[in-house]
Amino acid sequence: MKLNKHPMNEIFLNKWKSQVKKGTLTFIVLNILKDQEFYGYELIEEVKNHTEITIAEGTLYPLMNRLKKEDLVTSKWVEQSSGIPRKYYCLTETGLETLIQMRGYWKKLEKSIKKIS
Amino acid sequence: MKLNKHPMNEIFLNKWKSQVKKGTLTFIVLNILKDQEFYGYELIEEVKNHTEITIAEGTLYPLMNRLKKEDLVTSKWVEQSSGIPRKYYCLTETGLETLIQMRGYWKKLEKSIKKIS
DNA sequence: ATTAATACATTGTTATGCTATGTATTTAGT
DNA sequence: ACTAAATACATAGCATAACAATGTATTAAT
Repeated sequence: MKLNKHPMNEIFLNKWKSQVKKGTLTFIVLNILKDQEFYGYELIEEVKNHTEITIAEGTLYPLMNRLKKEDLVTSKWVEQSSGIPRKYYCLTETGLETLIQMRGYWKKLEKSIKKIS
Repeated sequence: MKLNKHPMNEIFLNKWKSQVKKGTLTFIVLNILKDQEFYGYELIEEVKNHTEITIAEGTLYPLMNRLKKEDLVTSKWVEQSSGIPRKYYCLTETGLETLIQMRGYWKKLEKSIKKIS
């Protein structure tokens, strides 16, 4: 019987990952919206495909509303020939400028962490 | 007179940076403690030197207490020949294992973001 | 004598991710 | 035909962590 001398704190690690997402998700979503419009449900898929991060719907929709409120994105309803209408999101000028600022900050942070890790 | 057509949301950006620190600070501090022990006040300086991030004291001390509670670090008081005694922090075995897990997650995240940014 | 720096700590506020829950439509399985 | 799953939107309440403000105490500098 193999004893686990140093039980890894899976719970702590999961909580940590969740914390890392705070802020990071905003950055990821804005990056994805830079070159193309997407609707909410589709964004969840996009984020998953690009980063292997699964965003809960209860995370995405409030996030998009914050971004809209801050004028970083706009949204428009698009009716479907069948099914529920989709709300498409589009990056604004302010959104693009903010994204560029974010990229600068992220690059510096990433470089610093690379040096110590 | 130069008009600012697209006023950058400085406040939003600062809030975002604050959000990015959630989780990231834990990762940075554990990395710094990997090779050497430091006391609290000194850690603030270390983080600033390595990453240009200024941690408030009200952020660091609760953070260190959480890490202690989770058994990722230990602490010991060291009396000074003059001045206030210092509380030194040291990475535990669990702390090191957790750090390694974190590095894996961070590396993947960083790589994904690099692709879309 | 006063200010700044060092060194610890706590309280309350704010922001955000997550779980749970809800509505409604369409598709796939049995 | 019935059921479950997937699609597509949304909100309420909880947990967590960074930060400002505040507090104590010592030492160095002006």
